[in-house]
Amino acid sequence: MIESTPVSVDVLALRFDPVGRAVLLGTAPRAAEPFAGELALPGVLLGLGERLRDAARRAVTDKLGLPADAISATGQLATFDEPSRDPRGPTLSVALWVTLDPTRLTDGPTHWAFLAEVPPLAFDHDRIVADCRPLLADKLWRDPAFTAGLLGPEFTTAHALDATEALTGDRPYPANLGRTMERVPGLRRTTQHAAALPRGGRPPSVWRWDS
Amino acid sequence: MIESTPVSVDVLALRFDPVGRAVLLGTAPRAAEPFAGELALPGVLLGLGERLRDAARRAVTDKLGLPADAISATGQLATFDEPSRDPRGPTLSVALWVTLDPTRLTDGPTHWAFLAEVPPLAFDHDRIVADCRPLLADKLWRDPAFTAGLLGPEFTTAHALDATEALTGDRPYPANLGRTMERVPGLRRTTQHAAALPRGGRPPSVWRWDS
DNA sequence: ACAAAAGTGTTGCTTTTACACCCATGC
DNA sequence: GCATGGGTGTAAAAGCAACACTTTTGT
Repeated sequence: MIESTPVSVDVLALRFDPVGRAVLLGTAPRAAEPFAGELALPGVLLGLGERLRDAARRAVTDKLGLPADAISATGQLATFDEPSRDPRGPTLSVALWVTLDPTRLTDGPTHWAFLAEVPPLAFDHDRIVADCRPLLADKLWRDPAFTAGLLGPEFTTAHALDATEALTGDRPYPANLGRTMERVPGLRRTTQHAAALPRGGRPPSVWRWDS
Repeated sequence: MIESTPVSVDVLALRFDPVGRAVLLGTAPRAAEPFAGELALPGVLLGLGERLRDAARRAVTDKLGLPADAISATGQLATFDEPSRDPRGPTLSVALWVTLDPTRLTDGPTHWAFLAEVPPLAFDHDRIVADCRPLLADKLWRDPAFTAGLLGPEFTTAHALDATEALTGDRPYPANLGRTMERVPGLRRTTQHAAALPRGGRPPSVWRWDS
């Protein structure tokens, strides 16, 4: 019987912060060696017969200390196979994204980093984040599960602008983003308007998913 | 110590046949139970510390019986994690694509199927093929490694038309495909022309990759 | 000459990007 | 009022799809 490479699941846990108007990535200091104390993506070893999604949920609850029901959606990103990525020995890492519902978060060891300014992380996690960033940007407005998971069931144009800027790096014109959103299946502009920002400005439309 | 899920690598081995004007998928009858005798994608268990690419190479040589130097390129597709996908027990399957150089192929147990008419396969391999087909179609003319691997260092407009039709399902206008190809970085139309087909027609241009 | 297939040029449509201008709010 | 910021309309630009017509071959 040939020994097989252990598989870990590393999670890019994303959360949209409507107050800070930013997309945040959840990391936590490692509890054990190697890299004890250093920030890392939440990750766990995949159990026998465990589904990737379930392992991702476990990583979020065990490593970030967040409740499982804060997870709004999950999906695959890519697989990393460099044998030297873990000093303990070769492991495969399947990177998954997880979106979190900001209303259900609890306090925990989580360090929330702006997606644009992720601090140095343990293992090859810097590389994982760097490689996966464009994949994430690509999912916004294209992958409905990702988009709805990140922004929630209801959000304003202002939120959409902020999230897009955080993921892609530049801020679209509100008019154009509105037209993009109208072409997203299942998403509709409601007749409601949210409260305007403290600094004033026209109150943005509220968008909602069907059903 | 928690037992971890074994990882297998399943390969979509693609070959462009300039004579048959088709893209072919390599499958082979399984040598052992389960599904002995039934056609399946070439797959191997990932060894400890083995890279995915190397495992894919092993699958192609061991299961399809092709020489390793027939492999022109490789890349990742997706990971399949349904615990019941293998009756022997839960395994993870990482699907990779491999392109083959038709000039270096040898005879072997390989059954070459038209990509559009893949016969029923063992395990969940039908599903893997179905899920990965759009991903492959997306790579043509976008992923230079895939495109160059499939079509080789030098090919004609006629080949490009055939490969595009095989992957996407419909045949582009030669004029429009030519303009698409001129925008592919590293690809250039040469001044050469290949021989015309037996039925006549204008001889197509030869295209070549830089350097 | 005729048929077949690639290439050229052109046209119309869709998508993207950009911006001027209008509207609704906080101050 | 003024500043702020979203929304409407429009227009230029880029990309894409379709097709008429030409070119170059085989028969």
